[in-house]
Amino acid sequence: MAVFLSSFVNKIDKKGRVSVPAPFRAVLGPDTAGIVVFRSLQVEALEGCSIAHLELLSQSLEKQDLSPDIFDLIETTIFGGSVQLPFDSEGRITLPQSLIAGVGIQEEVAFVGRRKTFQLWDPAKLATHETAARSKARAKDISLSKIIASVTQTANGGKE
Amino acid sequence: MAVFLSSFVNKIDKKGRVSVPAPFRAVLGPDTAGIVVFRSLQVEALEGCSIAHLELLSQSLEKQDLSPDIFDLIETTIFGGSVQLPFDSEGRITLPQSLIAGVGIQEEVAFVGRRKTFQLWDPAKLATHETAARSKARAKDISLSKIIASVTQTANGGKE
DNA sequence: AGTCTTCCCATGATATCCCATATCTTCCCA
DNA sequence: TGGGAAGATATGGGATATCATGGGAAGACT
Repeated sequence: MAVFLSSFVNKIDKKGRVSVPAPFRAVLGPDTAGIVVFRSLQVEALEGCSIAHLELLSQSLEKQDLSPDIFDLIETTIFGGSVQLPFDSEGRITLPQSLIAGVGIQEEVAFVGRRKTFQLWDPAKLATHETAARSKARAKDISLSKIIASVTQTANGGKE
Repeated sequence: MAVFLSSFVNKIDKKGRVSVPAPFRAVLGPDTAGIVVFRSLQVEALEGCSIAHLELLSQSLEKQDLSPDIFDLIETTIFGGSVQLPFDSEGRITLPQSLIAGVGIQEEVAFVGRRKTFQLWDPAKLATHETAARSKARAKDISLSKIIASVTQTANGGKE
């Protein structure tokens, strides 16, 4: 499957519409009606994914051995807090004021690919978050090549 | 299957009518006559679902190996306490005073999607419940990406 | 007869659809 | 190789449809 890659910054017009980056729409598939967006639990941003992916999550949640209160938590936060946003004929969505206000998004949105999902940030907040993440990675001496090496060595089996 | 997503707040008019959000009606299907509403066992809110789903619940209850008193409790609370509410031609329902008084609903109702069912809250009570859930999620370090990762690992058919 | 409920129509706000335009990339042909 | 053309993409604006909401009228039950 294609994954969400790279970052794009698009403007929000007066009507509150913003174009979903064409590469992301391509990942979703040509006959996708829209996306699902909800508030991230960890960071001050929104999470986005396909409806199909959320339904997959929905089905698999039942199989997971989650405690009732966690289950309730997820259902309230994710499913209750999520919004289904259909594309218009130009591939735009309209972000509800309630959602973007909570994460500081105003006239611009940064779409950040995260493989199976993507995030929607206020560009300024994203910048500070990125520099923080970068210095943190340096501090922890995270090396990509080392990770890849260890993966290909041990758990190879997986494709991708 | 389509699931109940997102949240909507609608007003109750003088006659006690409130519109069921159009997206929810769409999930129920175009030829659905109404919904079933009953008091939640866990939270101070009402549960709503399709009549078909209640029948499904009824069937799965019989298969479960529940103790007689629990079974009796559920039958009394859910089936005895539930109300079947038909739509008017505009997709509105009339909530019985007895039901909404018990959960603090007054002039506004928040419809909260929960996949197969949805909940009806007093907006103020919902806000309290949501912030509590969110901070709880952070405290327990629930990561959606982790959940999604485990989901795609176990349940993923292969495509997507 | 009176009150309550159900059906039907009206209305304002919002969202959706459709068309237009500018900028950028890609492709083609010289 | 370079210039031009064609397509794609992001963005903007006007027109239309949908939805939530309100109120009146007809019917039912007491």
